[in-house]
Amino acid sequence: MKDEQNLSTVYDPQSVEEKWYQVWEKEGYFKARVDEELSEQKVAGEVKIFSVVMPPPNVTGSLHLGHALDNTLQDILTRWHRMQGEETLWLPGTDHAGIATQARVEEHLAKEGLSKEDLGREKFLERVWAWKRQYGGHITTQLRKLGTSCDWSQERFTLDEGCSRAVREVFVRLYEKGLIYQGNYIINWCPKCETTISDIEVEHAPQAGKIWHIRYPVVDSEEEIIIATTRPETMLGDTAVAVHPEDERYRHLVGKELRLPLTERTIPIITDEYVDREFGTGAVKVTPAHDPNDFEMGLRHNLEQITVLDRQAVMNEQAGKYTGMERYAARKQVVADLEKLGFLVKVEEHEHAVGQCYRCDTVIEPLVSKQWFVKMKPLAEPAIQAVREGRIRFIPERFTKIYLNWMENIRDWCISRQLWWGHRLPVWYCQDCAKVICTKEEPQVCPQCGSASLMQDPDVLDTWFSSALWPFSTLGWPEKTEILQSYYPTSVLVTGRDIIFFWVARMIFSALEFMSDVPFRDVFIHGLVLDSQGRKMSKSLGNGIDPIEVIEEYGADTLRFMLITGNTPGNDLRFQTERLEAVRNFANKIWNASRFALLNLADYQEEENDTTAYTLADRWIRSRFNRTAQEVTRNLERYELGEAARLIYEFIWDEFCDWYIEIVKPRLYGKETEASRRTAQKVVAQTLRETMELLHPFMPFLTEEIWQYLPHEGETVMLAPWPFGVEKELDEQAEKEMALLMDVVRAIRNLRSEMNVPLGKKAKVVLMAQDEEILAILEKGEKYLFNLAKLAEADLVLSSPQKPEQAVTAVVSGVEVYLLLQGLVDIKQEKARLAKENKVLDQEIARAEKKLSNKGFLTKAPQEIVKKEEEKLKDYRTKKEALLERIASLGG
RNA sequence: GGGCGGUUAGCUCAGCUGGUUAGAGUGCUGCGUUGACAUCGCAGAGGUCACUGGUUCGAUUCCAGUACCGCCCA
Repeated sequence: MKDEQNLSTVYDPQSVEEKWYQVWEKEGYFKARVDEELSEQKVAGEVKIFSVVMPPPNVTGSLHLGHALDNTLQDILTRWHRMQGEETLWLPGTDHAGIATQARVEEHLAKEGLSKEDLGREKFLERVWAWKRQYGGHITTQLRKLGTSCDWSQERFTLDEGCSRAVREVFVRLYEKGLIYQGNYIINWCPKCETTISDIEVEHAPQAGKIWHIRYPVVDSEEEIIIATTRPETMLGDTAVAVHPEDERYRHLVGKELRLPLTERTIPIITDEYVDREFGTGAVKVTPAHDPNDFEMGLRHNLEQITVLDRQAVMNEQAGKYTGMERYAARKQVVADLEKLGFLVKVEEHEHAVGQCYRCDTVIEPLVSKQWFVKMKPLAEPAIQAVREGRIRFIPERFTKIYLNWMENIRDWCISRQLWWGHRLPVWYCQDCAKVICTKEEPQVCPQCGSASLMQDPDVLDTWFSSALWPFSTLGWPEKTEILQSYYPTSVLVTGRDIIFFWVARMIFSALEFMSDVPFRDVFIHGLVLDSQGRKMSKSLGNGIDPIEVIEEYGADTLRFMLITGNTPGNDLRFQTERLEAVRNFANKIWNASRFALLNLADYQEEENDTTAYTLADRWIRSRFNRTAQEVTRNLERYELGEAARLIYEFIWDEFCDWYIEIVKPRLYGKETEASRRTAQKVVAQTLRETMELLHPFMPFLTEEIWQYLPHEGETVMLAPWPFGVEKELDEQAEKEMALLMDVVRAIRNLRSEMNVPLGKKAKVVLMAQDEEILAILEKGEKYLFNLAKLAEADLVLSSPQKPEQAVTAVVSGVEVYLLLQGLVDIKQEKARLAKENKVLDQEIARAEKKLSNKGFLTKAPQEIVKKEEEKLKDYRTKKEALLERIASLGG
């Protein structure tokens, strides 16, 4: 035990947190066991394995509250399993975050007046790596401040050698299996990022727009068709106009040609089921190169694809006089020209969903382009099965449906990105024979024609392609490493509900394909951290809160505890400073209760055994602790971390501090026998230590600090055996007796408060017990009553019709409480008070009687419930009887 | 258009397989310088559990519908 003399009355997290994290890391407590026997022991069932891979944050990013929540949850689970003696691996790492990182470095370069093209690919990548080296450690340093007990010696990066090898392996294998293909399809193009993005990276936001009705004249006829469009500028790429096959209005025109205004071209009128007769005029222009639906239609009808926009969304040379105009400028000009030439019929206001880039909010341009895709259907099938069959479990369960719904309607995944920062596609093109070569290692010559003139595909892969492999690429796959064999599959994945599609789903199908096993058993989904008004935190709103500032002001333990309490799994939570303060106060409470304990344990030696038998309060607190420990364990098993934390909170504050410590004070102060003092010390020391163990996963720093001061075995609370709660210390009788005494104390306090008898003034009471048994309990707890209710005198007697004069009354289960107030009792007022009490009882009695006179209830409700109700009624009646007697004795 | 979540004390939220006199934190009121803590203690006020039906002996809890709020997908 350390010196406890200098403990401040206010807990200071700063000094404590820094100190312990360094010790933990230095001592290697976070390190997972990796050796040759482990996987064998695992197979033999001799060890339990718990493993988690950290969702890798952006390597150059900084910690936000979402990370803080996510990692707190993982840390709690990890610490808890580690304390249970399981072989535990929590593997941290970071993500190269293709677009985000590249964009930041480009911005940085722009300040020097440079573009990435100025530098060239190689030089640019050097700059990005330098950037990564400079800022890459930032977020991991921040994670340490949170207290994360991950194994830093196993830290990975999605672009490091191991992960990159896994990426190439996966790409080549999928390619060889025909599940990766290259094709000319319509993709989502971000003109600002100048790259493709996948379907799920497009966000749809409602936007005010217009519908232009444009006249397309029929060739060699006086007739015309009016089409409605939201994008007039793309008409330059129209290759047809479509109507519904059953639309009578246009039936006679089908097969004829239209003159496309502003151009010299003519286009056919076709029919397609896709056309919505109700929308606009029922005739739509078809622009296969610039609209996903038109693209499909174009394929069905063999239409030409005319691309009129380039990669910056500027009209290209196909656009005639509009060449070189940006898309919105071109739109304006096209509309003006149409109007001038009399082709514009009308314009309507229209709100529609516009696809925007999730990263930069730029409106997406659908473009036809040659890209690489993953064929999803064959991969999705096993991923659906795994979840359906429960081999992977979502917590909360409702996310299963969201996952399945997406997986069942999945579309092919566009994986090539026109970026430089990322995993370059392992694809080479022979410059001589045009052979496409896909291999893990760079080829020297073309296997078809032997040419050495090979060019690697310039594109890189979607960042999520590498994250999809994270649960096994980080463990050394495709090598059969010991760590992979020992720790795969992982136990649980903890992540936010916003990346179920981006990441969780992709890990599942990747793992099933390459590991033939699930990547994790459980998926523990949490919500978002919102601001105090319930809004999403965002840079543009400026309502973000920096977790590091919170840690500096309140401590990491406080932030952690606040993030996981008062909230239920999967739900969003609001960040409120008041809650932070409340938890800070809790930490302070623990600190001071511990100070009290330590001050009174100065001369205590754990081994000493000159202790007396446990008192009622001792038995009670031990029982309550062990019951709490059981309940906490049960809740942790169900991922109800908030509920588990709440139980500990209540145990510490209400039971340990407010009752037990108060009861045990006289014994510790030596007002009773020395042996009794020793016993009290023993119970205090043991209970507090075990409570710190129970709380440790939630508040690692504070608990370590206190635990170290207390008598203990072992080096760190981190590795103390988890307190499951032991059956033999559960003591129903003690809990029942204490409950009665606590009721009596509360009743006396209540009377005092109502009668304005301050605590400084010692009170006299008469307690009338209903029977001998209760009288015995009162006698046993008499000392507690004196202490807690500040009594000068207490008469403990069996109930009799002879009631004390000059007293105010309260009735609790089994006991009539009389607070003697010589000359201070206003009989009338007292009778009114008791009548009010009586009325409440009457209501309860009526309710219970009604229930118990209901035959349905008696015959159909479980015996237990009926019995409980009967007991309640009996109790109410006894109380009422006592109350009425009392009222009568006052001359009722 | 489809799906999901929410609606419980002034505020923020628990209440997890239906039975509690419906809870917590915070705020509010009154009292309190008791040898851990005023970041505290004691006591108290405060809720027709959104609404309407249904199932059931019994519904805050299960089901259906309505209203409002939020999110996801198309």
